[in-house]
Amino acid sequence: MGRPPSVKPTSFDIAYLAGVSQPTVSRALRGSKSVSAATRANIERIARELNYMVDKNASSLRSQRTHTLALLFFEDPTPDESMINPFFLSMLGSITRECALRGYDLLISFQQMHNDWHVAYQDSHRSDGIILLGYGDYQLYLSKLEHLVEMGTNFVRWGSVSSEGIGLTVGSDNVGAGEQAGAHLVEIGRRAIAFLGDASDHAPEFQDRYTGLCRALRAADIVPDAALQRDAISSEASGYAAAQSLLAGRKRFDAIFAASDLIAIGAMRALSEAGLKLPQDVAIIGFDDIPAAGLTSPTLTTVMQDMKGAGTLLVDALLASIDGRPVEQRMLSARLIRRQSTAV
Amino acid sequence: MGRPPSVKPTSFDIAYLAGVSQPTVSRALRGSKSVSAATRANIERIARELNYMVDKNASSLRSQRTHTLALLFFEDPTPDESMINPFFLSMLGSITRECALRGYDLLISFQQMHNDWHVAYQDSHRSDGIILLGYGDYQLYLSKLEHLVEMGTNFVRWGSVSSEGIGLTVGSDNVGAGEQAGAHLVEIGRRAIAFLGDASDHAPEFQDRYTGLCRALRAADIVPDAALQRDAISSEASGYAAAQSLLAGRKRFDAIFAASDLIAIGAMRALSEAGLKLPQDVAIIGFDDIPAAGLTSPTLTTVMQDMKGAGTLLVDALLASIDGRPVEQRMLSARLIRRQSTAV
DNA sequence: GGCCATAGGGTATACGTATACGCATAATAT
DNA sequence: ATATTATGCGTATACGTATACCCTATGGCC
Repeated sequence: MGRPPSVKPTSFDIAYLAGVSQPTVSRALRGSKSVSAATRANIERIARELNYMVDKNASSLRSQRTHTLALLFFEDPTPDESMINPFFLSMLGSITRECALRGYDLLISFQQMHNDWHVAYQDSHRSDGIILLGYGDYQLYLSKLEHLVEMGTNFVRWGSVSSEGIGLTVGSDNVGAGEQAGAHLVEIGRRAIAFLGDASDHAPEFQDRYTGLCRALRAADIVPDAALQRDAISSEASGYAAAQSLLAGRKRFDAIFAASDLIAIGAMRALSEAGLKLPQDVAIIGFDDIPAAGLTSPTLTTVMQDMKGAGTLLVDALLASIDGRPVEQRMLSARLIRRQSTAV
Repeated sequence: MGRPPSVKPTSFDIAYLAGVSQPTVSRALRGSKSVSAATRANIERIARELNYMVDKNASSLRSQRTHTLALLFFEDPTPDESMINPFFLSMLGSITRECALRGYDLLISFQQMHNDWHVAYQDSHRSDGIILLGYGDYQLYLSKLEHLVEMGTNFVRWGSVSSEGIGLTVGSDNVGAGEQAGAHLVEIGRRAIAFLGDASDHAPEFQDRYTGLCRALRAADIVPDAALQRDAISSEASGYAAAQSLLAGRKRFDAIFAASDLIAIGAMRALSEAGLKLPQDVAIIGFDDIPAAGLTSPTLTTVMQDMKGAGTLLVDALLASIDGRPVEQRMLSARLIRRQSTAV
């Protein structure tokens, strides 16, 4: 306690000016109640005057808390590296905002499925927890998750809430959303409704959407027809191919429920090329409400997920888990956006 | 030097096992040449076996280098918070990838123009430098940049390279790109070419694009007509309004060069609503090549910027600046993508 | 007036790494 | 053979904060 103010102010400088010890400065700024109001006010004033900011590294080193979260996008290795699922990108905004609100920094990283991301962040003390956003082969994904659990890493993931509960999951009510979509198609008089999107347990979210669709069909006394389902991953090319396969089949259909907007957009292209009129011949519903959905022609009816809520909930759940507070899985409701592709 | 391996391995644990001192471990792992090949190999083997990872906080604290960059998106305060310029989002991928390649972490943050981001990252030792992506009022922006320069913060920004050189800038060859666009429109026989986008120094990039357009016009012996220019910021709504204003004017036009795809998309909507045929009545070119540009009808001719190169160059320049290496401003070439909106 | 509780804050130290410095030994120069 | 230099590594310490622990003064209580 005897050092004049230097270039980059430290808690010692403040302590010197305030006539107290360094720990008192730390306590005052961290809000400890064992420092008098007067002292605290004085310290805060000096800190402001000096433009003092707590050194994050020193603080993290000492307290073993980084106040930083890591956001990991992961995806199957893809030739076109720059193509990021637009849906996840729009979640980025709400996540960063929520982190900022809570005083957390956000590290970001894109990962290929095969990388060993599960070790890097926790072990090098870069973040307190991990948010996982992604898609791709779910089975491959699972093994990584198990590894995270083993290591005691805190993490949340976006996904199918109803699938077996490994780790903490936040996601949309995919079953309910699928049901809404199906009900809407039934309501406009469609009965031969196809589904584009993987219906297996490799893609639990898509599976849930299909389950919801089938539920709506049965509610209208329609028997779901497996011949009207085609696997597709979330890409335009895949949707295009799936729709072509559907057209090549002998079963007729008058509506499509696509498991994502990208799939729907690809499908629309295939249908148009085949000379079909949308939505007269085939009505179509997508999922995600990406910005492009309002720009296609016809504009695309789709399911909007609550992305703002998603960011909040993900961060919320992760922080709770970090702090050892109890957390439950939570589901977000989704809303049907009616546009021209189902306007008959 | 006498501590058995513990739960979370530190450099001391490795030192103990290798029979050397802790500093030698640090030197070996950081690649110092003052450690013998045999010792280094041994240390590396042990580190791998223990799953050792350097503690980032301790390392940063000691060396005063974080090996982390901060990416700041900033924008004018906007009612719709979730709307992020798609162009910047697609740059995100290449920036993160480049950072990963160089062994740097990336912190991300969205900022409103009025916030004091210029103090937070550097002073709290969270990052070694800042990448600035954004748009909005350029004058307001400038004052913040000056502050960064004053504080000696390392930063790069994406923007107009030709504007007065405050800080380090990386950007597209906007003038050249504007010239390409103009030349293409002239080539398809258009002579009354309108420009939508701010032509003032509030938006230097847009200004450069306009400059390029005018240059192409003059090369074809066409006198640029100020009455065919309308201010617009990069949003669909603004493009819509600008096109309406253009339609309301008495000057006829047979082509539009929009300073961004969002503006172009808004303009297309206005033109369609006015009963004009695209591209027969009015050809239109956008800028950015956002994903939606391929989905509009007609699909939108636009200028594709080299986003992959942009990420590389931004990170490259920033790291050079951090390391005190010399850096020059650099410009990236852009490429015209011909689609239906100029196919006559 | 003695006893204890409490508020307020000081002392000492740990977090895990990187680096300035010094000191041997070995390799070369003269 | 001695002076010189390089090689390889240990010793000591600093980076800036947070926290366990201890100490003093005050007040309340009987």
